[in-house]
Amino acid sequence: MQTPSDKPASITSVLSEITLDSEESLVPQIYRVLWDSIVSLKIVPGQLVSEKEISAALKSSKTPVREALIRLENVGLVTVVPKSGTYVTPIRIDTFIEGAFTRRQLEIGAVCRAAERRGIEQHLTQFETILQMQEAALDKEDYVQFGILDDALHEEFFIAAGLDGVWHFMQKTQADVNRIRHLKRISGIRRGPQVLEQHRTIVAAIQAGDAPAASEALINHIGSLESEIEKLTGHPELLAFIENQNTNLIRKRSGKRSAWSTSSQQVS
Amino acid sequence: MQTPSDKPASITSVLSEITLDSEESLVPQIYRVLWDSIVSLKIVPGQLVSEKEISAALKSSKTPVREALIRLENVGLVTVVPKSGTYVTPIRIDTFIEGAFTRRQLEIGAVCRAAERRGIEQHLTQFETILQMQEAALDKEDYVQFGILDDALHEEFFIAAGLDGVWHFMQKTQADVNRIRHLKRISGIRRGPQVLEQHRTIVAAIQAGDAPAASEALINHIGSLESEIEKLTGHPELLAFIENQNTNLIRKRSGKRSAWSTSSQQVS
DNA sequence: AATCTATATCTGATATGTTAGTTTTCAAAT
DNA sequence: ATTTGAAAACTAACATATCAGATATAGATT
Repeated sequence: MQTPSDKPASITSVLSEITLDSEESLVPQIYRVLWDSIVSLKIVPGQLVSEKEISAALKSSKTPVREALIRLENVGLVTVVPKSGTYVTPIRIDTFIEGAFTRRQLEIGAVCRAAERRGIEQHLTQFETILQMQEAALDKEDYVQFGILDDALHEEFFIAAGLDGVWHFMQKTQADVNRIRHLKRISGIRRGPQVLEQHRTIVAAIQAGDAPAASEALINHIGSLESEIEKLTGHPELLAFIENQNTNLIRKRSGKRSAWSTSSQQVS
Repeated sequence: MQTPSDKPASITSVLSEITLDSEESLVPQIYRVLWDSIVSLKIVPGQLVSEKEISAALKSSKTPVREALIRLENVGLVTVVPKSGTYVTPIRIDTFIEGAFTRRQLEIGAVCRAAERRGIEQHLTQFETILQMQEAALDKEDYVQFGILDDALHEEFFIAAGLDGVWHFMQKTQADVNRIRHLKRISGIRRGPQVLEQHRTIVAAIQAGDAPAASEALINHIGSLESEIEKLTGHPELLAFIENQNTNLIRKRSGKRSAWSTSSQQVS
């Protein structure tokens, strides 16, 4: 197995090839670069991501870097410890479970709603298009493209349900789901043909307007939370990797909690 | 009916009484102040919230204000238009629906999971405590306290299910749900006794370990999305208020989309 | 050698200054 | 009176400087 971080690369080296486009706003660019680096585990859990180092590597000032880090904190990819440092959030099974739960619940609702909705012919043809492209990607063994199309299809479920925004918000809960998915992929854990078949079943149920069938097909596709955990424990090298990352590099955390509760005092 | 914004108050006047604690970090304090002001509609949809004005009113610098605004943008309460201004996001029925959908789907899953879980005696007593406090609040006609306890109970459902993080993330999708809830409250739309009774039904189902009953009771409590819309249209003054806010104060939006897609290019 | 302590050096947090895109304004031209 | 257009007056975006807390480290003390 290829372990992705035999050598935890420095931020500077990871970002050395990157140049920012001064035409576009800097914050989104920096956000994307760091998002990719973290999700693809080029920057590993626990690793320090310092404003100064990043801004130096990207030849920008600290301000846009800082704002990008705030956004990454919002999606759970980094953890800011005041006056100490900003660290890549460790992969936690708890968070993974919560992400998988969120996705399952929301997507069940979405496919049901899509199935019950009328006038979605346009989306049905879109489903078909994506499925065909996915089949082609599978033939070419292009697993990256296959993954992109997977996301596209699932997003289309939400669009067909008229709930586009839910999908986008859901992505913010998928930090650990995405990182573990990446771990699986580089570990050679793939099941493309089954996925494609399951996609077809879901689409067929939506097309038939059969919400219960769509729901069942989706649950079968996503899998139960328990099976997700089994899938992990069935590949101990993944768990070992996660454990290893999470034990080593974490510094002390100050006792105070950041207290980022959304509601605070109730409105009057 | 008391309309909350016969006179759209200036940011400066809304914040005039507020003083920040220099001991605590400024960003969370500013975030909370603005969150409250927006959700309670002291600052109305479409209104400009300028960094400079806020920082002047709160006697801080622009930087922490800006960072608080970034976080408010993340939860959909403000919209940043590059180089133009930051505006309170209009209340949109679409967003309200998506928030209600999200809450329904996630909370169904939570109560089911709580019902199927063993060893939740501690949470059951916590349920009871909250229910009794809620009854007391109802007796005293303290509807604000009643609302706080409502939130506390629902959060406890997620805690009992072992999914605390899901609840916190869900809150970020509830911007318009919260604002419309506030509209209802100040409009005198309350149904405390029914709510309390429905809460009791849900708790009983969880206690009995009856997941389907818990799910059904919750759906009955939260209501279908359709009924939510009916509830609004049944009170045309609310819709009128929303419409009024959303039509007047919006400035032109530049054609370019901010492109805040989370995923960007797929990881390699 | 082990432990404590002062200090140097990290870090993020905040303040302030500068730049550049947008919108309004107001006067000139029709 | 209406349209047009240039400049003025906004805004957020970005850069830089300073501050203060957290951590590590070297040196003194035991």
